[in-house]
Amino acid sequence: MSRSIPEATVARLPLYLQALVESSENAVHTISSTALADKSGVNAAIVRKDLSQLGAFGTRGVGYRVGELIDEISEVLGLNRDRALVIVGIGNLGRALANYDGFQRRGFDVVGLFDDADDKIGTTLGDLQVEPVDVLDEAVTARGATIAVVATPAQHAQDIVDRLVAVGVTAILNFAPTHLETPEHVAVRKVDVSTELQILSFYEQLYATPGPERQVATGP
Amino acid sequence: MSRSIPEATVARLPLYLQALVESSENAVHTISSTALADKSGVNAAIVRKDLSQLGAFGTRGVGYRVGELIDEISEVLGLNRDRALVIVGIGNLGRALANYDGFQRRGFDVVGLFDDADDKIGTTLGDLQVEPVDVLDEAVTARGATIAVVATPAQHAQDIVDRLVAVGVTAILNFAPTHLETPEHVAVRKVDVSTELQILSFYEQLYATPGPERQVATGP
DNA sequence: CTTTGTGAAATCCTTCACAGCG
DNA sequence: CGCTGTGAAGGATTTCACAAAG
Repeated sequence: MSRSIPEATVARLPLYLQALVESSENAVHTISSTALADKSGVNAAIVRKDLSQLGAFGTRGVGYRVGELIDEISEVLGLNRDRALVIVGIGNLGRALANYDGFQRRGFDVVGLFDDADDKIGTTLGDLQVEPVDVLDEAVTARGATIAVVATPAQHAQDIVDRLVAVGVTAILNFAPTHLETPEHVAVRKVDVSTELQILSFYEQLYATPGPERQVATGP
Repeated sequence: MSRSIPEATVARLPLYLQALVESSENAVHTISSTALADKSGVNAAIVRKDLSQLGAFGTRGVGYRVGELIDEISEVLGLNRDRALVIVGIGNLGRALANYDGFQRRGFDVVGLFDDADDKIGTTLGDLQVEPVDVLDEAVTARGATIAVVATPAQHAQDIVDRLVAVGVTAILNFAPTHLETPEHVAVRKVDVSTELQILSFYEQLYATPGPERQVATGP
């Protein structure tokens, strides 16, 4: 029985899914933990432990059936149900996200785009018109959205989130460079390009600085 | 002495920096670990442990000096040096990133935009023209870029990365939904909206499903 | 003979709790 | 008296290594 899957495992399931879908497209029908590990960039033992967590059993001496695993992981992640999603903040990033076809393709239904700038309201992106944030609350309720993508400036993000949570949103993808306060029953994931670059900056200098020369390592 | 800062700590330093810069803008000159923790969404003990790692000392009974900490963290992350960066793949996302002013503002100098589609080559974004990927290698070398943002389709990403690594790039921000194979001395961070949404999907259903009712929790 | 599933060991990270300094 | 810095305890996660299954 699958009881409470560890966070680290949940975070890796989408990676496996990516690798598995790719394998499936290449007509690969069976895959070993080692092969899946290589494709996902993790250790083989972890793959096995993760998959055993969700009760999906492989065949010893053979490996896992690709199609079966895809179904199993999709089920666990809840990707079978369709999800309604709104995007708040249609700046550079929000616009790119609104045009991103990956949402629809994976069962996430974009049902609303919101901004408060007059020059954006009414413009069309994909097959949706940008609406004023004033109507956010009613729209989310009416259209049954439970997931929200927040791509507003940092100052407005917390206000927006408070409103979203009040009308029933329980999952938030936060692109605003600020920490969001939410009740326990709301899941938040943060995506921040600046943060990522700063982390990279650390490791870049770590690998680059030992030595005065800045030459390219012409390794094998 | 600062010897090998833990990965988890490095990943949090940018969060602290965000919170500290905000405090600084609000004319707050001193901050306690508890206050910084609240603003960053982490535990106070962790803040203290993290900061002690990098040798920055606070004052007992008082807290940390905001300006001093900003300098210290910036130094550790290597944000003082200017970094040259290229963006490869000017689709929806690449375009948004090219227009993103946060790079320049934080000392990351965008010195090249590359794509292989004829209708994109030559178009201007910000103050740069999109160049063909053919010239990627020479351009990266000539302009001394050590960081690359990869926003190409998944199929092309590994090829591009191999070329980037060959000409001296040591840090890669990967927006392509695929695992990248790189030598040890190259740092990679992956940003994937689909992955994040799938993780959210798991927790959303976890919080939402226990019970047939789908009512809004009208909390305090 | 290959590959899974999994206890046990090892490592990493977080939290607790408090001594000690300002 | 408030708040930092940090040992020690507690969890979580990863890795090892191997028995058991096909």
